[in-house]
Amino acid sequence: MPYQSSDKTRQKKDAKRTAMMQAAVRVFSAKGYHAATIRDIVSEAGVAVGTFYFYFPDKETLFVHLYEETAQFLLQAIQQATQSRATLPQQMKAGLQAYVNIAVYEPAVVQLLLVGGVGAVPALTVKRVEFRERLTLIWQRPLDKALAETYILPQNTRRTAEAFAGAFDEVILNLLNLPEAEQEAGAVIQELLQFALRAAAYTGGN
Amino acid sequence: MPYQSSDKTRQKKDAKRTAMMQAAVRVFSAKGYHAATIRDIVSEAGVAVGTFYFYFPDKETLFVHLYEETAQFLLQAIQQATQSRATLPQQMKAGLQAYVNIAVYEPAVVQLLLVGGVGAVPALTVKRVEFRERLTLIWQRPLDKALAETYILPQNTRRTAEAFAGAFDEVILNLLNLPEAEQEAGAVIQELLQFALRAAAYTGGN
Amino acid sequence: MPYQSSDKTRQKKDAKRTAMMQAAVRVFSAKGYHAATIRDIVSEAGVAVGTFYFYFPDKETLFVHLYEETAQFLLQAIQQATQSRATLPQQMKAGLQAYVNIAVYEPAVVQLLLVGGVGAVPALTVKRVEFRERLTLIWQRPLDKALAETYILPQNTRRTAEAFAGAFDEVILNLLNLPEAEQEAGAVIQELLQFALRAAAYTGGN
Amino acid sequence: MPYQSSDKTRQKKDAKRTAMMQAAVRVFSAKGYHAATIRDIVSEAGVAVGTFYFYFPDKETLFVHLYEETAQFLLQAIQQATQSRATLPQQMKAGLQAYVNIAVYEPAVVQLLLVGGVGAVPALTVKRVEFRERLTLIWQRPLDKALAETYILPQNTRRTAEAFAGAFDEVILNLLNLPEAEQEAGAVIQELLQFALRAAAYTGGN
DNA sequence: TATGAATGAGAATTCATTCAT
DNA sequence: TATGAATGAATTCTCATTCAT
Repeated sequence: MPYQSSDKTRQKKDAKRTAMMQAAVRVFSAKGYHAATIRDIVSEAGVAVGTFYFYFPDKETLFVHLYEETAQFLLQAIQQATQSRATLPQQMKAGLQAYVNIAVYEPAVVQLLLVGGVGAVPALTVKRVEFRERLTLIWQRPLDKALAETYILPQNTRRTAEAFAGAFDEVILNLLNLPEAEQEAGAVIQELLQFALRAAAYTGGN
Repeated sequence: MPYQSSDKTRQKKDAKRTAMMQAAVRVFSAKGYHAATIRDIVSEAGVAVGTFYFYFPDKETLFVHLYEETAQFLLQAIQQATQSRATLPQQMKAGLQAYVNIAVYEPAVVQLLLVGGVGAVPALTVKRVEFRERLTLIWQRPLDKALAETYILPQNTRRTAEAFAGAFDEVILNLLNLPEAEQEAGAVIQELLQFALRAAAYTGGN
Repeated sequence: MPYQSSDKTRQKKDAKRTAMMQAAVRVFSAKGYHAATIRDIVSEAGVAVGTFYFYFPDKETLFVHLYEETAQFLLQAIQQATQSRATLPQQMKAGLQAYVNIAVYEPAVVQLLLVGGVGAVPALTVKRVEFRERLTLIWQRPLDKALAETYILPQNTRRTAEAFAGAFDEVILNLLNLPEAEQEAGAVIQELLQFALRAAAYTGGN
Repeated sequence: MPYQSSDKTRQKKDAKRTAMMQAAVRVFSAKGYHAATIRDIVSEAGVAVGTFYFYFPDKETLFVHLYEETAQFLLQAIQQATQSRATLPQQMKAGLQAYVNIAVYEPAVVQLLLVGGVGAVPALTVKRVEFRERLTLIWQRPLDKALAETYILPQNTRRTAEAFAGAFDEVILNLLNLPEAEQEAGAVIQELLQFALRAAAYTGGN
């Protein structure tokens, strides 16, 4: 009779795998790719070194995988927020809220994406470009829609979206460096929203 | 006859020192601090390992020094550009031109500052924060002046400046990834200028 | 089945640790601290470089530890020998026997203490002084007792003990350089004993 | 016309050579062979690295040469002192005075011989043995003479001399570690003399 | 599955020695 | 002769990865 992992076994396995991945996100985002050691990760996860290699092929693969997954998570959250609204102000606000929320409550996610893997590993470069591209597109779509509806003045929306992506990241990273990030969050969202609407030359219609 | 530590010798030494530093900038900006090895640097410079340690105390010291020097160079260039003009549009345009110019003709400078040393070494973290702070201040000063003269609407200029810093960096890094960056430069400057003026709610006065 | 960190495993690890320490003692005592490389030690022990650093933090720490441990071992052996006897001749004889015994059957111990770590590492200098001090005290105590009981003539027992320490070491090191050290051992003990008793002006009482 | 170094030139050369050797003795005796670098030596001597290799073939050769020369100097001084006297007490006293004198006024000499080159370089081992041997013989000769004249009791004078060599070295090294070595010197000589005469069972004749 | 001991390639750094001037 | 810039072999130590249990 072939070995068949029962549900319970699989659950346990998944739980351990998940624990290690979460530990890895914490460690990678805290120390960056190179400074983070496998030992750091496994001791954070409470397992042995060997266990790491049972679940993951190697450090680099895990990191890239983590990066992709984390990017996916963040992008989806922001996109869903923007797509659930109709007007540009609402879309931008919802998107910013989602982004800031994640930044404040899951800072490791943002750290990993924006800081942890910058000069890290060659294989990541392309993923990074991809991430920036998708993030830009998320901000561009509402702009394109608003432009089509003449709610904003004619402009290179692609460029505006790039600028948004950079601007939001910078402000949010600065926010994370404050001790009372949570309290500031609301104000930051407001200010970024106004910034974005002004920058997009939002006219509110006609 | 004793060795002549004359001007010629001194000049040669300085030249070699400079050449090695430039090689180091190239390697650091291309690979990031950790991935760049001393061997990479010396082979880029065409010298032996020992020569590196004849000129510099160690990898970290050199990197931090390079980072500071490079930051100083970039910041000064932008600041001088903005300060040499009187009105907000002129200031922003001059600053952006200076920035984009350096990015296009000395890409390693920008790469080093924005990419090369991100999750690198503890001693650098503080330098990085300092650099971001100073860069933000450069963009903030024109805004404060314009605000005082009521050329822009009331706003948190600090936040606007942060957003500018992030926005410009992102767009410029994207520009550098293009094959024909040089040709695009003019358009990018124009678009960033318009973006900035809109975002600052520049009214042109009264 | 999970890895059993059982007694057997633990014992094996301890055994290997001990084996490596013995290898290190051999290498250190043969070459001295500086000339002994980690590679020497691990190849003597038959393991890989990494294994060394799995068991010990670094070369210097191990060496100092080894020195202390070895000193402790030798000093204790000599001291126990002297303390188990009552009269000066018996005490000196027992101490010398213990010392010569160790020198002949564990020459590395003596080599390490007397030769291996002489101009070695700053941290050791103090340990060395400490070792000489304790060794001197071991020889001084019987002298003080004998002096109190007027079995020896009045003298600076501290100085006499220092001279003993130096004299015994010199003769024993010379003994170790002989091919047939073992056979000579008995005669050396006798001669050193006579030497010591004469030098201490031992009168045998009254 | 062949190059002929004039007397003045040769003197200068010799002066520089001597300066470097003295510097080397200081550095070697202070740091030990391995820790002493060529750079240490030349900067102590006030010349450039290259100059070192003009006068000496390499570090090891210089060290061995220095060791021999220093040994020769010390041995000769002691031997002349002992040979200039007739009776054992006078010989021992003169020898000890010479030894302690050098130790106190040229501590580097003694440090180099007794400490600086212990686990140093293989080529030295034989020189070291030779030095100990010659030192022992210096102490042995007076003993043999005294024995022949029945001023001391029958004994293995070779062994006694070895013990003297070790005893004197130990006490003198301890003396050098004191801050006020100079003041103590007289007492140390006295005590060592008494020690030696007792140990040799000196009867003063018939 | 899980463990952690063991491995060894590779990195930073030192320093004796060489050599063009 | 004298200089000091340049060299590169050698050393210590780290850490991703493997493997016997």
